[in-house]
Amino acid sequence: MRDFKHSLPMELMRAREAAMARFRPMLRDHGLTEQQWRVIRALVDTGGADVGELAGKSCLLAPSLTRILQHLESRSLIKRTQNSTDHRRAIISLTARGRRLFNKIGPRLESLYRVIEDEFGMERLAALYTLLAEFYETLQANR
Amino acid sequence: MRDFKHSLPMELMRAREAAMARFRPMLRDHGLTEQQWRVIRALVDTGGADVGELAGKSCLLAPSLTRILQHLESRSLIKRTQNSTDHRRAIISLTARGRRLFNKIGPRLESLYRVIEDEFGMERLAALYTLLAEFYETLQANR
DNA sequence: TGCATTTATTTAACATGATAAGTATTATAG
DNA sequence: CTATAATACTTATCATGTTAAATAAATGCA
Repeated sequence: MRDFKHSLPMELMRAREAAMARFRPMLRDHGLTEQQWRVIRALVDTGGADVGELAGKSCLLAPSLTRILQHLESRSLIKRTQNSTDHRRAIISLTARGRRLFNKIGPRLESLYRVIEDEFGMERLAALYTLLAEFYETLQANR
Repeated sequence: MRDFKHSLPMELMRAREAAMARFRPMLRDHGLTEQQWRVIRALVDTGGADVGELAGKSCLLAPSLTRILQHLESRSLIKRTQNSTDHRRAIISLTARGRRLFNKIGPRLESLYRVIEDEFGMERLAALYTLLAEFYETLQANR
């Protein structure tokens, strides 16, 4: 059998964890988990979206997202607006407070990311991105 | 700011999830989570190890591993043996039942893995492995 | 030897991951 | 129109992720 160490899901996980270890402390300093941050960032990107769209953009399962949105709402970082044409969907968007938090944290995470770029090199990083995207597409295509 | 879609941790997670989606149903059919499987596989590889070593090999945090071991022990898939020289460490190993389960599941997962190899190609897969390992080493080195 | 420190593991507490089931709203066939 | 199916979330449940604190055994040193 293939060596345990060469399990692809494990390698992907280890790489991800190595990266997240750089980012997580700063998020934690601001009382955010990485998942909560992904939601905030998705909301900045879209300028507001329903729960389904948000789940896709932030790579979260619907049940997790439900809990996260309840949490973020209780902290007044997001708000819900009823969609007038479809009452099943509520449009989620950032509050002013949520935007301020994003503006404070975003640049700091960016600079941490640039450190990684410098350490690993832009070219190899780009190659990694490409392979990952291709891998994902390949596996999705043959579902 | 960098496009949200090109967040490396997200890409790593999506790629991993695409792969795990292929494996998880079969594990579930046998009543195992992916993490429980990782522990079983690490035990086959090592032939028995203490909790610390197991945590490293299976990429699990100690608290998660503690719970998983309790679970696997209650199902009689693993057993604990006291280390005579250091009573803090217990040596974990598979029971006969645990080995049987591994022998049943292992080959099936291997064949699922080979499907991925065929779809994505051995060369690109090898390139991906290399980049992931290098990425991990780079980030660990500069901690 | 005796005690502070370190090491190995477990508990605790809160958040998310994963699957199934429930609820409300909208679309659709008849 | 209306019963039915599909859609969009939400709840529920159990397992794991993450951090901090607790526990217990082994080490180091005065």
